[in-house]
Amino acid sequence: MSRILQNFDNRNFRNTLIDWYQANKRDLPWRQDQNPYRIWVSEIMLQQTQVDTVIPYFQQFMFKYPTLRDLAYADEQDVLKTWEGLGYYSRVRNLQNAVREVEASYGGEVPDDPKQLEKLKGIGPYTKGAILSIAFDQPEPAVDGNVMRVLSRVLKIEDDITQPRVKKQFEQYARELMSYDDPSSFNQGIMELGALICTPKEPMCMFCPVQEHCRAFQEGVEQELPVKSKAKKQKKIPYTVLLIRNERDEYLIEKRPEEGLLANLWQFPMVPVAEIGQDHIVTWFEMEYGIKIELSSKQGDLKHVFSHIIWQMEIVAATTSNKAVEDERLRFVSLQELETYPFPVSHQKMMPYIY
DNA sequence: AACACGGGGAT
DNA sequence: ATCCCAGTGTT
Repeated sequence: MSRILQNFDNRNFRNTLIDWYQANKRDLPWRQDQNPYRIWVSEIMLQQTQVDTVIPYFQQFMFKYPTLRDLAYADEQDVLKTWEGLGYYSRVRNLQNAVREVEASYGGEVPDDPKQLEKLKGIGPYTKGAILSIAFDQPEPAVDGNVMRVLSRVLKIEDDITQPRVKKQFEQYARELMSYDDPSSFNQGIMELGALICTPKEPMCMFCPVQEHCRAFQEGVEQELPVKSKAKKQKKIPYTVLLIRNERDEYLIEKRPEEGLLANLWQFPMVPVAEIGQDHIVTWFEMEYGIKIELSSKQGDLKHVFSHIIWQMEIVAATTSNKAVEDERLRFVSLQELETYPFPVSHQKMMPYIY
């Protein structure tokens, strides 16, 4: 047993937590049953994303792709359209890759074996534990940010939780604390506690079922935990976004590369002005895309913040006499057709500037 | 171990 | 406007 868990009333903590969870758990769409596919989809959506954001996406996704097989045979662009606005789009591309693998190698049944599960794209240590415990009642830890926050306070652990080795430590503690009677309620209970009571700021310790077990509360330092090093700040990148209209009132859109940021989503063409220079936009555009354009007027400025960069976008209206395009990446589309393509939120913000 | 990869919410 | 939230893949 870890030194840190000596003198810790593990059994009482675990039972109290599970009882609290049974009595207070939220009625969420993915808690209706133990269908492994539904649990899996919900856990992918919940990565880096809050419950309230996920709920409508989950409903829509299940409506369109009710079974693993439906998702396996779906068109990737349609799947991306369903994910549009949820962010971290590689999550859903990996998910579709993984369900196709399950279809091909496991007869369409989600494997209940840790080794097979973790080989699937998009399933890391957390999601593996979540699926195994929630869908299959297996005693595997599922350590997410909630769990690290709760345990850092309960056990008063002052290590920097952004460090990979510290996360491994938390997985070890979670494994030692684990309930073998009800792993699902144990894992979901810690996460639920982190979401509802043991919140990042102003935790509601007065309502906490495991208050008497919490070393941070006893010492009044719950607000100081967990310890996290600060993220470095984002680099700003200036772009000129071109809203290019032809004589048929169609707009030029471009498919982003199949790897990297916002992969395979569509956008209005963007010129990296820092590299190209304000005065060379038109010539650069013709060289890059083979289309002659004429700039008409500046429509406004928009900022879009990602976790690692900031796009500073100047919106410029332009016209062209082209009606067709050679370039595979490009398409002229009507306002109506525009709505059927998956766009990142950064470019959904352009819609009001379309005239 | 460090970095890429979205978007939403609170203050 | 600024800070907080936080899993997986790649290198």
